[in-house]
Amino acid sequence: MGKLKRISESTISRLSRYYRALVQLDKDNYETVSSKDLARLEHLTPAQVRKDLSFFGSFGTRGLGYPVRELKDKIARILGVDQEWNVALVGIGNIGSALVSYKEFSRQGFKIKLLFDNDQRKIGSNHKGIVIRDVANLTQELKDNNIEIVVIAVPPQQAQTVCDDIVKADVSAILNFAPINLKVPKGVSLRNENMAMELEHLSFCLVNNDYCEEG
Amino acid sequence: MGKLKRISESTISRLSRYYRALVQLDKDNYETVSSKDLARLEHLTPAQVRKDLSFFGSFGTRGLGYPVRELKDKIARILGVDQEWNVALVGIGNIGSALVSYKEFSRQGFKIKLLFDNDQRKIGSNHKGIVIRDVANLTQELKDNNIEIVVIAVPPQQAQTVCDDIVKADVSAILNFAPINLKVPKGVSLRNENMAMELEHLSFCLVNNDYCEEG
DNA sequence: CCCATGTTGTGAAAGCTTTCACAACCAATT
DNA sequence: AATTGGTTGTGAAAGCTTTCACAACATGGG
Repeated sequence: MGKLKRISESTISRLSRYYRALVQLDKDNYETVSSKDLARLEHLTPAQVRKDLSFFGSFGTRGLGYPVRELKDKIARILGVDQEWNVALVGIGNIGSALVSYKEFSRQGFKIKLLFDNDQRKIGSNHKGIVIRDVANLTQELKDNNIEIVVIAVPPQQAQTVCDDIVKADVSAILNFAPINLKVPKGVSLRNENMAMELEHLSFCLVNNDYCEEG
Repeated sequence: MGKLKRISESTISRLSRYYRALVQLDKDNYETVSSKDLARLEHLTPAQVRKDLSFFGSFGTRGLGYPVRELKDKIARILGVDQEWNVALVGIGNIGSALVSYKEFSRQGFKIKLLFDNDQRKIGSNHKGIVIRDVANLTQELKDNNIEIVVIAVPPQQAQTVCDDIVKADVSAILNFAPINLKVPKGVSLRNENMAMELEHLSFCLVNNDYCEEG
């Protein structure tokens, strides 16, 4: 039984990976999977797989492994991807537009319900079937539409203001694409998707071969 | 003096953050900055800032702090953002197109030189001034054009094949947007930008308030 | 020159994550 | 029923990262 313990960021990320692997295994009609197999699929160690899963319960059978379908469903439940989430997207620029069309999101139950921008030329117009609203009314509209997750895809200068408005609407899950460190109060979950940072990481590895992990 | 020690992923990521803060401080005409100030700007601890920097040398002066301009330049050097990098982008779909227009990249010295796709309707056409090439010739063209970093933005089914072709061209830095775990040989640096995974992390936090960090 | 104030650089301690190792268990076979 | 081969769940060990704490140094003022 999962004791009341904090789960580490890395464990949660790996859960996503197990989930993806299990969805595939289920499609391929596998009945059971061992920690060894699951580890090989995701380039991890069997011990890590078992330890990760053990935080949430005992899902396997000694000698046999884990039942694929059942484990998949259990992890879906833990990750919250067995339900739909109402998502809003702020900033319909290059990246914002791309995200609206990104199939992976809605396939996983993340439904983009509202779009916002501050450009008068865009406001009121239709983007892939969704009307673009004025970011000036962000807080109120998020509340009115029961939005649970907001994606920020605005320029860095405006990101903190937008973020504050989101927090005011009692939304407690934010995915931020702006290359800036947002400040959020305790209780709000913030994830950052910072492409410039990832490229810098790569250029670091190119320059510092010897010091770089996986170098 | 930086001893021959592996630098952790997190230290490298924080270097990017220090760099961003220092660029801003320099713009605002600050001469020096203390680890305390830098820490406050990036929501970290002063000790962490000092420890991170100490891996690469002694850049500060006791009693005074760090010289902003100088430290910024030193970190730029360490991160490899004091030079230009030749980047190729594979997959000109929603996300790929957005990345071509993403200003932050070229501002930081990452120059997108080549575009690739497998769609005959796109191949040969011009996208933002760059001709789209046939992914069938990927390996050869990467070699011919001295590409140092490749961004993968193709559907997950094709990602590993594309990745293998990249590796064949002796490119050792890959940024992957496909929601799949790519296998690369030792010596190749791979960073993943997995948006579905970040959303799943957020939904985990929404469902498991108590277990989630920053919950 | 000496003292008060401020800040770095770093060894050591604390805390966290991963790996190890093995008892406990399951199934199949004889 | 006993043996063999396989796999989980988990406490303990190892390894890694962050925080602490303080000597070493810089500056400014008396």
